[in-house]
Amino acid sequence: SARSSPARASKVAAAATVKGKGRAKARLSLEQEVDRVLKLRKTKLTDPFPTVAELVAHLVQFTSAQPNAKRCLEGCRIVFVNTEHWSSAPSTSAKLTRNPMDEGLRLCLTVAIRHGATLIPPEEFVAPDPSVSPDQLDPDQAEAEGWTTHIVPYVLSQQRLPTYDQILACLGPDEGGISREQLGPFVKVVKYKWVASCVEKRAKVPETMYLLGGDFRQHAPPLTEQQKRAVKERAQRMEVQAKQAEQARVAKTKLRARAGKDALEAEDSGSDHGSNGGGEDEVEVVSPLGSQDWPEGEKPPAGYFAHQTASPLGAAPDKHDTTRPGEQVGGGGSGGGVAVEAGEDEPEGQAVAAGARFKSIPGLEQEVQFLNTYGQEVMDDVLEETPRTAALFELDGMCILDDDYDGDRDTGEGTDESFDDEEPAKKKAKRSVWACDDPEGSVASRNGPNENIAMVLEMMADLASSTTEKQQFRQRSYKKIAGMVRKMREIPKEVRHKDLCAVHGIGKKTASKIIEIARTGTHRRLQCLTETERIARELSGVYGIGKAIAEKAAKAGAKSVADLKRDPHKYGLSAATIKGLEHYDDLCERIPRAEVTELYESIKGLSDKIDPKVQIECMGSYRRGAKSSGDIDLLVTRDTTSSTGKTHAGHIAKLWRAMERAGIAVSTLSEPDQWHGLAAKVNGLCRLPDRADAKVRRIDILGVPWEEMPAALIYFTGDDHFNRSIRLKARKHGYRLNQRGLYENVSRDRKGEKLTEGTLVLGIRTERDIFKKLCVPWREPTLR
DNA sequence: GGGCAGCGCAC
DNA sequence: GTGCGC
DNA sequence: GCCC
Repeated sequence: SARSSPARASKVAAAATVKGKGRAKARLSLEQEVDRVLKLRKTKLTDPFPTVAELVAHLVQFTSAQPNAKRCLEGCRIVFVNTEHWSSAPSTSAKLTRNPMDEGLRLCLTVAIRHGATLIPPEEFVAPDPSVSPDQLDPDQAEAEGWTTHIVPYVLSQQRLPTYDQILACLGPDEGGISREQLGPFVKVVKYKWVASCVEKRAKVPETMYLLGGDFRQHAPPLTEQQKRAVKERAQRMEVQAKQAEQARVAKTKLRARAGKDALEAEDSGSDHGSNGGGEDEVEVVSPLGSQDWPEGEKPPAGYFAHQTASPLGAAPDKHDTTRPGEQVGGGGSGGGVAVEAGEDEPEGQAVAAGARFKSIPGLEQEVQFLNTYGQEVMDDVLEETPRTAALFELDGMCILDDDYDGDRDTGEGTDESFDDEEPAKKKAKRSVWACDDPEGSVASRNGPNENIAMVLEMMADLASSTTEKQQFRQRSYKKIAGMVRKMREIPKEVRHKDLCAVHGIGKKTASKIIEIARTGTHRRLQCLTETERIARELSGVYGIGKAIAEKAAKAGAKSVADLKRDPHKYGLSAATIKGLEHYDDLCERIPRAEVTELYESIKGLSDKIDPKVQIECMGSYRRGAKSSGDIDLLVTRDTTSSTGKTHAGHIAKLWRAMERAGIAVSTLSEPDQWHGLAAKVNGLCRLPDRADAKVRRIDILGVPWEEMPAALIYFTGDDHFNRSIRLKARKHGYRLNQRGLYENVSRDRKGEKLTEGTLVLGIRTERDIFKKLCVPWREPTLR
């Protein structure tokens, strides 16, 4: 029925107009096909963008039983055009100067054609001829004639355009994709609108910022001595600016902590000019803080909301705002900032919306111009010797701020790591931005430019003081954004609200808060913690005490962990919690990797004595290579494919007893229903034996049936964010992933509640198999 | 306005 | 069923 | 909290 539907999705309709309506007849547009498939699956496809490769996999998977499955890519707009064609005089001179078209690109274009993608030759694009099939386009011939490939990515409505790197990655014949170098000047990624407006005007219109060229250096003249000098001067200038900005920031933070806003305003006017030559830039209004920022039934300190209008951010433009502190305390404070934001929104209009994100960073336009003139190499040199300041940007991402974690991790396109692999030369310079090889918090590795912002955000996340579901997700959201911020390039203090909001995952409210943190080094919310919050935070640090119990204990009069220790039974704490309380000090400490190794090996020794064929692995952050861990996760399994078929049943019971005898296991926090089961799990405390100073550590030992190992390895390696993300992807594609396995054909109702368990995907033997099945590029544990 | 992972153990 | 941890 |  979808096939006979007369109307194409609106976006494709435009393409059809361009190409000639005649061809639209029996075609299924990509959008339609996706819609139809998804309707069948009763699920939503909400990935940031389905890459060509991913879509093919996805659609083939879901449509294999349908007729016409091979044509599912019809309507995908891969436009093969020669931009020279649009210039007034036909140009033939450029032919020989172009790079040869990459084998890989040719291959994947061919593949795309085979799957029904539309490759549009220039003649047709300008003057559509319904009788010409797009299949007639010959990539080889196109290359010979010097055409440029413009890829108009297929993007579901309302979703963000993929980054250049993502597109390159998805075009690739395999996971790796084609490197930018290989593509040379041939490929440009454009928004459809750009192509459309070119056609409309019958000429090449100015390219938006979104259009990322390939290698434009070829056509740029070599640098003159004078230009070189300019480059150098520029670098120096940037350095000075960076220093000034840093000084100002430090001074401001100090002042803020010490004195009041009066002193700050004076300081502001004196220091801000250094960061932006124009000085015209509007100062962002820090968003008001609403009642949602406060725990239920509590009131912020007097003057808290008043603070927001007399923001420490200098000449806030909302002086006219008639915010009344009294009114806002109860009401959620919706005045000021947001409204102003909305007012100045995107005056440039839709066509350049993508570019607008860049323009709003001061100095960025000049950067682009600079880049176009001198090329990436010089630009890199400049960046190399210049500390990161405002308005630094890189070609690889569409945003000055990086992409969201989920998208990155799920699709693997344009990930930090894969990019590194392609361009090892840049590795050093970029490493500091996202080096988190110790995600658990060693100081050395958490030295990115935005570390402070991330930390403040995390503190605010911890403030989520209620146990309601809403708050849980609120907290998670903060944490997620903190993680993203940590990976971003430096966020300049003059960053615009808009630009932050443009990042997937950051919304209005957090954007405002980030701005405040970026500019003041902290956030007002943290300057005035309530007593309850302080207590809740301290109490929930105890093992077994979460939000709810902390609240309860606080209500019962507990003011500190020491209070709990004094009379644990008074607060109705569980047995495990009391044990956690006993060892509170030890359990707060992180475990150095060497100690994890030592414990792991001694336990392995015990295990080997019981059954040497039982495998025992150390999971969690240890497997990810962390220098320290919060706890120890040991996974126990046994290869049942051996001749005897013997399992590890009962092994954990024996092992745990042996550990107790050896003085390693100190205490059991929770024990399995069935000690004998294959999935038995012990939750306990342990320590290195025979050592007076050995600290007590958290340890989990869990059994995994051999056939569940692939999923278990993923699950227990984490990190949690990675897990969430890969599970979400599985779910959105009709799978279900948990620690036991990957299931397919899961049917869910409208609310996502699963109706059937689904069936275990067969043929999964390793972690890699699961990654592969879900189209997630492989990552070593240390990179997860 | 719905969704945000899904499970096992203690209570 | 809720709270907590993984 | 954010996204759709």
